Amino acid sequence: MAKPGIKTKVGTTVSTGVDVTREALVHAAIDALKEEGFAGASARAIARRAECNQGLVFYHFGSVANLLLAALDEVSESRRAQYRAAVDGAGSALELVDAAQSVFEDDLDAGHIAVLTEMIAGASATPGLAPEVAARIEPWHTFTATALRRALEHGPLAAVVEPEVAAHAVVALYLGLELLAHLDGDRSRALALFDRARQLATFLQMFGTTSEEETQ
Amino acid sequence: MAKPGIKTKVGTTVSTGVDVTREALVHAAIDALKEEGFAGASARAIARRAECNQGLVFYHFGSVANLLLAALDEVSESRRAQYRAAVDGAGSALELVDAAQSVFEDDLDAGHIAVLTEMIAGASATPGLAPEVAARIEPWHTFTATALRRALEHGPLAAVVEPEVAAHAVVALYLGLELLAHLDGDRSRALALFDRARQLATFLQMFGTTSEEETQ
DNA sequence: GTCTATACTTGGATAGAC
DNA sequence: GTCTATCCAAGTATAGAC
Repeated sequence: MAKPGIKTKVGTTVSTGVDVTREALVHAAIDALKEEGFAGASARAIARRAECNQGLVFYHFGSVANLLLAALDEVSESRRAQYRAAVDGAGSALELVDAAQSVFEDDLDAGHIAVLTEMIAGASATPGLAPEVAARIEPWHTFTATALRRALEHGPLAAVVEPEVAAHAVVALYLGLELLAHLDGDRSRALALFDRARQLATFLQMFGTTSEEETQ
Repeated sequence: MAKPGIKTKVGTTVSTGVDVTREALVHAAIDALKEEGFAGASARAIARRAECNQGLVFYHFGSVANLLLAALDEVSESRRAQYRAAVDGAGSALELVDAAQSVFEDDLDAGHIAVLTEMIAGASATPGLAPEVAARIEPWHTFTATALRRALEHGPLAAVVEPEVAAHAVVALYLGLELLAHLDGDRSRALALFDRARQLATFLQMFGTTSEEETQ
């Protein structure tokens, strides 16, 4: 349907593609999900934000649900790029907590995670949407598991904590914290938690490497 | 408006009140939130489930949002009663984890927590709804903090973990786990987590009481 | 307290002109 | 590719009969 074969990407990153309205719709959908929630993210509301006609939603995406999934894709991928950068710069568990808090606050300020939670909650309303949303969460599990594995491999918890299991807890906790903070606008409780995590990381770092010298 | 002064509660718990349709609407709203989500929980959909007329929603509750809040109240209070019973029966941290897993699975089977997450996510769509939902979550924080305080007070973590801060983490984690498990229908990852928590509780129990003999 | 009927609004989706 | 116009379904809410 849309985009009949002509890929417009020239270099590695192109901000001004030819599909101007298509991208405008995606970003309008993101904003609508953030500010009005799944129930408020209608084709008309999104088109109003994108300052274009409502019918273009269906021309470009076929349905509102597809546009919403495209919005989730966009947020999920761009956020993961940022997370990767933040995590790659963290050499220790302590720095990992700092990085986590940094992206947590960025997310909360910009409402990125609201897009995800709205889609998760909204998935119940639209048949067939749930597996699509679930598939887009899966990369976060592997990403988190990798980050945890790196952070824990030389510490005392390596033998106790399975990265895959802990990753699920981290993802769930992160979602829950964003959900609550986004609801009542109070992030102080979440920040107190990051403080505790910092103390825990510092404490655990006192126990040195278990098997070999650290190379970081 | 509704219920002009006549309270029908005779004993402490009465299941067959006079407001039959009112209660039918509340329970239909609960089911609608569980199965169709916030976006699908319309006056018409709820009335269809309650097998009554759509106008009765407005007669009894004034608006759909009010009915949805009544549904949240009902679930929140009845669940808290069950949680309290489960937690009161738990004397040790290990038993507390067992109790938590038990209610977690009950909630997932019945979809109780979906009602809450749908209302949280849906709060963005309806002006003024967010603070109402937030107010109904607050009791869960105090409940969880109390349970944690009791479970930790004689253990080695008492000096390290602040119950209020940890309670927020527990509530957020619980919400996130239910959100994810409800989305993809896979609870195995959450159950693996409870297994780990059980091992941790057993491990911590090896360090005895810190200040005085345990009276349980 | 419950029903029918209705007014009004919004939303999804399509057809056809440009 | 974008717009106007339109159809139809579904939603909120109210009025009035019973």
